[in-house]
Amino acid sequence: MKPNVKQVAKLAGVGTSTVSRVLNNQPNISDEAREKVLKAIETLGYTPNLDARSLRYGQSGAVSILLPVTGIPFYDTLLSGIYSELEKVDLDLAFFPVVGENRLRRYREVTSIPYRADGLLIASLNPERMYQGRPPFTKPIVLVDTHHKDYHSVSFDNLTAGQMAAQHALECRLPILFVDIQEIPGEFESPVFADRRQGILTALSRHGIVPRQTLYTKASLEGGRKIGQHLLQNPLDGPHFILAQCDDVAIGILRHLTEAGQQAGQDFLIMGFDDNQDAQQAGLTTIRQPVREMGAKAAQFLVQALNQELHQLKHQQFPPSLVVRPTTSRP
Amino acid sequence: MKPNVKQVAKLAGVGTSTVSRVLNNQPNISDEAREKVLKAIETLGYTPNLDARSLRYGQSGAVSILLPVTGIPFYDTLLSGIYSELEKVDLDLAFFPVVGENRLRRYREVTSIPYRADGLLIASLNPERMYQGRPPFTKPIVLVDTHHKDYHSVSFDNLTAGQMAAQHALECRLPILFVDIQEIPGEFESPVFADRRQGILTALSRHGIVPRQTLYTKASLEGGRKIGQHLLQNPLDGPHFILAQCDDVAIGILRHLTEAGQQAGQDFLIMGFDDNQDAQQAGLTTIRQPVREMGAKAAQFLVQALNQELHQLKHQQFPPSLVVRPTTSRP
DNA sequence: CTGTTAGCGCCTTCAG
DNA sequence: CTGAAGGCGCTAACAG
Repeated sequence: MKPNVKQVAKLAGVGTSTVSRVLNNQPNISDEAREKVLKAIETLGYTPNLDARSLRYGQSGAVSILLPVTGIPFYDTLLSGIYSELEKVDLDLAFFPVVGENRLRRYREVTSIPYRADGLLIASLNPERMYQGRPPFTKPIVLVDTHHKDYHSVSFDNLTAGQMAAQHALECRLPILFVDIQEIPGEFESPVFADRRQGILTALSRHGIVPRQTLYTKASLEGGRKIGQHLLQNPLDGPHFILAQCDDVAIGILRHLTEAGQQAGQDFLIMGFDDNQDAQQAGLTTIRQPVREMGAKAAQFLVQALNQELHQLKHQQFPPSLVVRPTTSRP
Repeated sequence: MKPNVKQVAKLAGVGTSTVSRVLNNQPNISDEAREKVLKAIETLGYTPNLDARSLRYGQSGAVSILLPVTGIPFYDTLLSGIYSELEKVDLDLAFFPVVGENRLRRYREVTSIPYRADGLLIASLNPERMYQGRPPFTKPIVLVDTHHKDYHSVSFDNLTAGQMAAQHALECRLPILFVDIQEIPGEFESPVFADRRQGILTALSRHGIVPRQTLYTKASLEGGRKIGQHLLQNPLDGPHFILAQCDDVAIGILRHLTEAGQQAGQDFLIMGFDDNQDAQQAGLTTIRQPVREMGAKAAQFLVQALNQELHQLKHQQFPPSLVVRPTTSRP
């Protein structure tokens, strides 16, 4: 079966500790001994047992992250921020997309793999709704892009973001078309859209204003396209300020209307949230949220917690900033 | 620090094996003993050490999967197929998206977390290009949606799929517009598109035909939209058969043209590859590839390999099938 | 039904 | 510079 240090040691004619030293690149080894060990490892095809190593060390050198999906710009950026911090301290990252109900059920058990890690990151998900109570994990946990009073968290101030957007919309003095996100009920949605919505609506109502119209769609480019198509078929009565809940949707609308010959800044104004990569390219006004920094900070918290340096709950919120670009500038 | 079985046992006034029995729901325990143990666990906040358990068992009960991304329909379907088989035998699944070069470098080390698993699944990636040689992993490996002679593999016969598509296009007797995928050079692209392309082109050339025109775009809905927009601006000289490398692109084109008032089956014919969920809804003719089945079969191979039931390399290819729907039917 | 004990494979003192 | 030995936490015999 699978060879172990002892067998390697025997074949090399040395003690197990010598083998171990070679394995871990420790000094104070004669070249001769190293040579023999290396050869023995080679011929046996030896591979260290990582479970034994973790047991011995009392830690695994890995961090788990629970998130909705990978592969979309937001999470790719977030992850790059997280990863940049983690690799500084040589921590590995394992991913656990939370999709179906049965997968989730599995994640509620103590013996589930995410928990063979030294720490846990939960992105965009509501821990209370995921678990009925707390996760079955006694080591450090940090929430990112979501928050809860019982855990360390790093998130955006989406309420203020919503208010800032509404403020900008107000200043443009056009009737407002609010493009909201259709949440799938029963899913583990993050509070992001709810917060933005509330910020927007309360800021507007402070001025005695409500959106002229509200449309719902999915949080994607294609969702935006759908709205764009709808607007082409049901034209608005004159220029509107289109306030979309996220850049993806805004850009979908923008592209669709532009391709149909309409012009942003003239026939309509439009803005989104996030300031993702496409937004910049599209010249889209948006509320910028520093996604990468948020990821990095969350990872920092986790590392600190791992080092016992966090003696009280940390909650950090990144403030949003308004980025005005051509799509809300009148010519 | 973290309590262990011994401490639980002491507090409960029993032996460690009794604790262990309770932990693993084994029979032959008096209710009284179970009661005491449970209470001790509760008060101590005890959680089992999974590394110790894995070491003891000689296996971790988990499988790792290396893939490009999650969150798009193709992988979600593939994963559901994999997961359905894995959960039958109570195996967990850990994900490792392969993105940046530094992450990849880490994956080349023996001590990387993916390898703290009993088996490895590699999806859509070329193992030889990822690793310079073999992965540093001595347990079973199965390739899915990609193939290599040195590993078990489950994939599609994309060459034949391409030929079938070309055949159908030929039968429609219209000039062919081939919408190909723009591959990012240097990335770890799967051989999928290359195989389809080759199948298409060789089948056409057997009839002395080449596409009237070839356009390139990204493999997404939005990539299709881009082509649609291009076609609106540069109209074709009469009806064409639009042959797209995947459903996403085809549907993007279809939606764009339809929304502009054109009609599939009349102004143009169009087909894709994959038969994803949207294809059915869109009435799109396509080459069906049983993605979920492929995932399930790959997982089956892995499970068999784990049970030492695979004594030679297995290579399974799923044959494609043509699904004709309204988008290539003349009225 | 229950407690004691021997490892699983590894790393790290501690002597030499 | 090197080997022997103990122990990380857990479970599965093996005795009682």
